[in-house]
Amino acid sequence: MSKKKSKTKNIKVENSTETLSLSSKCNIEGVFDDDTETESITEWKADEMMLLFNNIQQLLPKNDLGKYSTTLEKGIDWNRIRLPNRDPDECKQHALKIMKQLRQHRTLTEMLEDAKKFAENPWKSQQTHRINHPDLPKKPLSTYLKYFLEKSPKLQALNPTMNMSEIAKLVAEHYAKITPKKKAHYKKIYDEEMVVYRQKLLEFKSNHPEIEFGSNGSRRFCDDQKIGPIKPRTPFQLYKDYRLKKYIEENGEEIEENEEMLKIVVDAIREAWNNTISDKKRYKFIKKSLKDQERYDQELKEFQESNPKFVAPKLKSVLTKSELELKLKYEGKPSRPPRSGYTLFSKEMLKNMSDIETNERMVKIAKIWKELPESERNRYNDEATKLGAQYLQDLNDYLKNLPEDDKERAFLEEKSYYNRKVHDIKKKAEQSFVDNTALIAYQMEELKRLQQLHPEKNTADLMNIINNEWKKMNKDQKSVYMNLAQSIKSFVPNKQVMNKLINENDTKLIKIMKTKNEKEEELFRLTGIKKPRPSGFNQVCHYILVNRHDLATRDRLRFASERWRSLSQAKRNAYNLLAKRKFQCYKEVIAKFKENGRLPTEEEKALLEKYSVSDDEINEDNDENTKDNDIDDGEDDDDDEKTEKNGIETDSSTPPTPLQTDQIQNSTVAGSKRSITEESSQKKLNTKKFKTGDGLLYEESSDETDEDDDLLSE
DNA sequence: TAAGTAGAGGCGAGTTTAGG
DNA sequence: CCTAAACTCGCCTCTACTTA
Repeated sequence: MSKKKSKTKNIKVENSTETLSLSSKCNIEGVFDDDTETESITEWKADEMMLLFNNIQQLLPKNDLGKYSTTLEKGIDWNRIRLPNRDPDECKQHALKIMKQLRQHRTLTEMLEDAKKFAENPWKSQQTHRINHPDLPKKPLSTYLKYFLEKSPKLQALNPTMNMSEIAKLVAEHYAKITPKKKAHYKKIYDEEMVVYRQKLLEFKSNHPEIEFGSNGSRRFCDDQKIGPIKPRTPFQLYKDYRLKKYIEENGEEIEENEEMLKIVVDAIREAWNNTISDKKRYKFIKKSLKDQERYDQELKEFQESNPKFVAPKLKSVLTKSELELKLKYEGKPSRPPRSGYTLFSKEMLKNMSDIETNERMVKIAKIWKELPESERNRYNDEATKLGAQYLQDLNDYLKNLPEDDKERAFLEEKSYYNRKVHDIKKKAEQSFVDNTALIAYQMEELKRLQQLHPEKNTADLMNIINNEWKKMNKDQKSVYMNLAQSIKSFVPNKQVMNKLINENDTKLIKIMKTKNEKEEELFRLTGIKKPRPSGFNQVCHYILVNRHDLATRDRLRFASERWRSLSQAKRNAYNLLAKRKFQCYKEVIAKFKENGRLPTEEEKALLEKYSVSDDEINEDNDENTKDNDIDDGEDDDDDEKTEKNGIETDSSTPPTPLQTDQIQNSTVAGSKRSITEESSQKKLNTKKFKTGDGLLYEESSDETDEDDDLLSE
C-alpha cells in the first residue's frame, strides 16, 4: 500500500568522490515512474528553469504568507512571465511540478531558494535537493533490513500490542541470534544484488554525466524505555486481531510463513475497517476497546502501586474522534443542529458540490443564499430553529438517561454550545421585549390622542389604526419609543428570559443553575445573608418597590428610574462601587460555602455589612448633596455587565409563563386604559395591569411586594 | 546517513463553530 | 455578518534497529 511512498522524493544519489562539473546546459532525460509527470520536467533545461524562477521572484506578492502552491496558482501574474518558446501556463505547470517535489509546507518565497538551487544542478543529492533522478538505481537493502522485512510482520502478528520501535528492538534481538549460516544466506543475496546495483549505477552515471553526487543530512535520535502494563488496544487493532485469528483458523499456519500474504491480508482488513464494516460492528469493537482501556487503567494503577517512581506514558485516547462520535451516537446523544438557517442551507448545498473547487463552494453558496427569495430563507431559518429546539429536547432526554457518573461529563461537553443557545434565546427575548415595550408606549400615547379626536370610535378600531401607523413608521420615527423601551429594559433583570428557558428546556444546565441557587437559599436560611443586589440602581429599585405601595408596580419602577437619574454621577458611581464590592464579597462567600459548606467568618460578615447602603441613605430626597460623598473613588460603573451576568445565574423560585406578543398588546390596552375597556371586572384588570408596559416582567402577581423584591434582588 | 515499517504527533491549510 | 478560535484533513517526520 505504502510501497509507492516517496518514490521520487527520497531516492538519493550515492556518495561519491566523483564530482561532476556543473553544467548549465544539462539536459535531463530521466523518466519518472509516474509518466504523467515526466515530459515537461525532462524538457526543461537548467538555465531555462533558472530564468523561470528568477522571473517568478520578480513577481512575488508583497505578503507571501500562503502555501506556495496557492501563491503559484493565484498570486502570480503568469502573463508577465516571458520565456522564449514557453507559454505562461507551461511555466506555471512546470514551476508547480518542480516545487511539489521539493517541500510541501512552505511559502513561495522560501521555496524559490530551493528551486533555484535545484536549477543550478538538478538531481544533485543534497538536503535542499530532495528530488532524485527517477533512473537512479536503488541500493540493495542491507542484510539486516532484509531480515527486518521478513521478520517484522510475523513479530507484529505475534505481538500485536507492540509499536514499531518495540518491534524493531525485537527484530534486532532475533537478528543477533540468527545462525551464521542464515546470515551468510542474506549476505549472498545482498552481494548478488550489489553486483547488479553497481552495474546499474555505472550505467546511470554514464547516461547522466551532468549529475553531481553530494552528501546527505543528519538525523536525530532519542530513546525512551517502555515498561508497565500493555497499552489499551484501539478498536481497529482489536478488529484486526479478530480477523487475523479467524483467517489463520481457516487457512492453517500458512499466513505465518508467507509475509507477503500477511501484508495483503492485513491491508484487506484495514480496508474493510475503513470502508465497508457496518457502524454496528464498529461500535462492538469500540466497546471492546473501551473495556480494554478499563483493563489498562486498572493494571496501571496496580503497577504504579508497586512501582511508585513509574511515570505513566501519555497515551492518546483509544478512540479516534469519529469513533467517539459514533459511540455517543449509538448511545443516543443527539447531533448538534445547524446554528442558523444559513448553516442548514450550506450544509445541504455542500452535499452536491463535490465537483466544484473547495474554496469556491462557500462563495457560491453565499451567493445563492443571497439570491434566494426571502420566503425560502425564512423556511430554512424556521427549520433551523425547529431543529435547535428539538436538539435541546433530545439532549435533555439523553442526559436524563445517562448514568449519574457520565451526566456531568456529557453535560460539560455540550456546555459551550448550550451557553451559546442560552445567549441566543436571551438576546432574542430581549429584543422582542424592547420591540413590544416600544409599541406599547406608542399605543398608549396615540390612543389618548385619538380618543380625544374621535370620541365616537371604539377602542378596537383605534387600536387597529395605531398598529397600522406603527407598521408604517420608520426607524427614526420609532426611535423615541425604542429608546424608552431600551431604558426600561436596562433596569429590568433578565429573569423572565431565563425563566422562559427553564420552562421550555428543563435540562442539566438549568439544573446546575438551580443547585447553585439552592446553595444560596441554604446560606440565607443559615445566616440570613442574601445575595446582594448587583448594582446601585438595583438597590434604588429595591428600595422604591418595597416602600412605595402607593404606586403601581410599573410606576414604581419608573419612579425608581427617575430617582436614579436624578442622583449625581458621583453618587451613582459610589453606589455602584459599593454594590460591586459587596457582590464580589458575596461571591467569595458562596463559593466557599459551595465548596465545603464553610459559613462566612465574622470578618466577611462585617465586610458585607460595610458595603451595604442603608435605605435611609437612598431615601434622602435632596439628591444634590454629593459633597459629603466619601465613598466615591471615581471607578467606572459596569453594573450593566454585572446585572447581565447575574441574570444568567438567577434562581427560579417563581416560574413565569412566557408571554405571547398579542397577549401583551391586548393586556396593555386593557391595563393602561382601564377607563375605556369594555366592562371587565375590576379584579381582572388589576391582575392584568401588572402584565403591561414595563410591568411585562411582573405578570400574574398576587403578592406584588414579595415578588418585586425577589425579582430585583436576584 | 539511509534503507524498511506503522502509528503518533506536528504542522499548514482549509473549514466550522462560538460569540459579539 | 464577521472574526477568532477550534477543529479537521492530509501530508510529513520521527521512532526503534543494523549495515554499508
